[in-house]
Amino acid sequence: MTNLLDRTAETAWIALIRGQQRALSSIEDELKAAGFPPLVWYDILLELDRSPEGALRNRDIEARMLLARYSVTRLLERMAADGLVNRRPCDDDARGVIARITPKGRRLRRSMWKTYERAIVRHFAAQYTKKEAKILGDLLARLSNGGAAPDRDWG
Amino acid sequence: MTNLLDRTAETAWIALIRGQQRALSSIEDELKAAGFPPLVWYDILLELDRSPEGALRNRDIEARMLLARYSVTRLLERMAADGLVNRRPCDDDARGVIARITPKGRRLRRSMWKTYERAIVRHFAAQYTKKEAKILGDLLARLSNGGAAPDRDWG
DNA sequence: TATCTTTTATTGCAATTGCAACAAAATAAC
DNA sequence: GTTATTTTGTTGCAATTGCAATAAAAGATA
Repeated sequence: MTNLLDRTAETAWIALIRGQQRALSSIEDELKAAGFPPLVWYDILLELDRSPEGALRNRDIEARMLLARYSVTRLLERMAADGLVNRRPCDDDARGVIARITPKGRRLRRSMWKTYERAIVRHFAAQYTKKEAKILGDLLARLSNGGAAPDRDWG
Repeated sequence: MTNLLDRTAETAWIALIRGQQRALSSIEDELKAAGFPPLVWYDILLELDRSPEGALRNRDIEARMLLARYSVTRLLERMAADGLVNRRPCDDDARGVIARITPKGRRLRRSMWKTYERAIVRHFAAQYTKKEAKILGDLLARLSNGGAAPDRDWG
């Protein structure tokens, strides 16, 4: 059997799972302790904040954040109830729903970032030099690009 | 304000979150598609399988896997209902509960590993050379050791 | 010893998530 | 143009998770 997992890679995989879980849950704890909503709300607000008009279709949020469809529906539902986003039907596609960030939503995002940033430093960035962070980021970026298949030489 | 997050580290953080999420959810999907229970069951079975007598106290599972206490209670409850573990009171501490893996549990773990291993290769290991995997693993291991505080020189 | 605190585990209830079914509109196929 | 397929979004219901309260035993303190 080819393509077996070698020990080095297995160790790296475990380090990835454990390390990420530890860092992320510490960070989420800090946000919660500061009275903020969960990180996924921040991520959605960020995507919206960065987009032209501060608006995106549900399906785009779904695609960018790898969320289940119903999660997007319900997350935006709750965020709308909190006045962080508005939702309106899409002009050129009657199936579509467009979520737009509100001023309150933008304020919350900025406010969360202060805590989030400190927490990232504390639980992640402080472990690395700039050079190391560059290496780490480059290696990890491969997991998001292409996904399942490794880069292949189709020559 | 000192200790601000620089761009390199921020990029690395995002790569960590995205990359891990992508790889892990692909892997979980493969396990589910093969009809297996979620990965956390595997992790518990592995911890038990490796332990002497194939048994651990709830609190040890909790500590090793960074799970909430009630999660451990309920996970083991369901796993026991499936005949994968037994539970019995702890001899020298009447508060304690000891979970022990059953033969069926050991078989399931081995069986899951076949799928899990292939999936790790596909969605993670295939992206890296052995050298790269070593570097990546070493860098990520820092997140699990020590946790919040960076290694400091108290001289 | 009696009392206070910490550790360990469980449980009721509310919130969230996941599954599967559904519906409406857009797109493709014929 | 009509029919089939795909895309997009929602929803009821079941399963899971999280919070907060509870309880019992162990350990610490006086």
